Amino acid sequence: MPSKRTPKALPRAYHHGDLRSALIQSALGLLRDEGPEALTLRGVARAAGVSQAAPYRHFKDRRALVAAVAEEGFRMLQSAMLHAAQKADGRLGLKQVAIAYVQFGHEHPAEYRIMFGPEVARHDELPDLRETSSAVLAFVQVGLEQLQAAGSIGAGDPAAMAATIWSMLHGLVMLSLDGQTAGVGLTLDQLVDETTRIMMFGMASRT
Amino acid sequence: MPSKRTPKALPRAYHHGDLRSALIQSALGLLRDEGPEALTLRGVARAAGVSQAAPYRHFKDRRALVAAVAEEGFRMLQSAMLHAAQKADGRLGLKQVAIAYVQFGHEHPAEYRIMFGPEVARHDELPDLRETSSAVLAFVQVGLEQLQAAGSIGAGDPAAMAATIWSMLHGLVMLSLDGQTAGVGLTLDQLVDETTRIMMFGMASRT
DNA sequence: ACCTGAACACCGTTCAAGT
DNA sequence: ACCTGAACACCGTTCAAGT
Repeated sequence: MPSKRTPKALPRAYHHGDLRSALIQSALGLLRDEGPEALTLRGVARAAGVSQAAPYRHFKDRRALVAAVAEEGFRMLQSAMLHAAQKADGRLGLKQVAIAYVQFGHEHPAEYRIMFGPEVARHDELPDLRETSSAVLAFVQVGLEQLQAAGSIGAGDPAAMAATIWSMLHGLVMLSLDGQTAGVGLTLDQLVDETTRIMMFGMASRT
Repeated sequence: MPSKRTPKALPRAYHHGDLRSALIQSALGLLRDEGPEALTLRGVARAAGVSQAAPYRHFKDRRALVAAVAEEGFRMLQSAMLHAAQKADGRLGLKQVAIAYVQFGHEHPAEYRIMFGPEVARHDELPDLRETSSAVLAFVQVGLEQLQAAGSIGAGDPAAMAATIWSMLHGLVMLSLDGQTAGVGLTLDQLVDETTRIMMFGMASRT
């Protein structure tokens, strides 16, 4: 008995064992087009053209899919930061990276929220995500050590300084996405500028 | 022009007393005991001992309940900051408030996540929440203006500085809750200390 | 005026069965 | 080996009906 049901957009990866990647791509598309609340296991399966149970061949549960999506986000973020750093040099590096970081959050708001959302917060059981996300901190820290070597900023624990900077950038992205900085009479770029300047002055003064 | 503060709804005696307040209290209890994912409309109704449909007499939808819970959180946060500021004076104020802020996030992690979660992020339609949450920024700004008047920090737009500090504190709470600062060899208190110092130095240097 | 019970559409997850 | 269809328990929301 032949079934005449023809799926509209069956991803070609379907038959080649690439369903895992196809699901992540579908998830990224849903996030971009419909926001964080659209990131459901059934919705992603639907978008990928497979049954609701199919994702369980590739992800232990919904959290595992969300973690994979978050990982992909951290890779994109790191790439954006790296790109910004390569275009700058010396003292300007930190500012350029800061701008790129905040820009990434505003260009991919739903993705960014997933990356730092409660669903993947406890990543004790998600070693891949832990590694990918901690690369952000390491990246900032290396940059700070170069600034220290160049004498642009004072001595001090670079890990602590890196955590400070990351906290600053993360908070700025989240609060501005939430509209909490709307009352301040500055554009986002101006805020990033002001913020980076305060941080640079503060770290320069450390002995 | 008299700004009219419209009271939400006069508490009236229901069968359960004030069911609206009871639901919010139940929600806070669920958050504390079981985390953010336990904040469901049906679960809250169950915890309050009413039917699943009863909350709709008091909240338009789930989002309205979440917003009310977030509002309560911002009131608690502001109270903690105010209390810390009153115990300190002068330059020490900022540090004490910063410690109190971060402490609040770590004592009420699930509540804090709800306050800044995506469900209430777009608060264009939640004027009460908008007002309550923006009070945090105003509080910090007033403190900064006092520091400026005392000459402890340099000139500069206090609103921008306040946004910078709030971003810093918010990012620190979120990243430390997510375990992202675990790699840094410092305790949370030490991180707050380092962070506050950098900010104070940075703002002192502004001319 | 306030609340209940049933209903609907949706979701995460499991499992026997199909290819 | 990989996927499907059905099933279960849960959720948000609506609505007629009860007190």
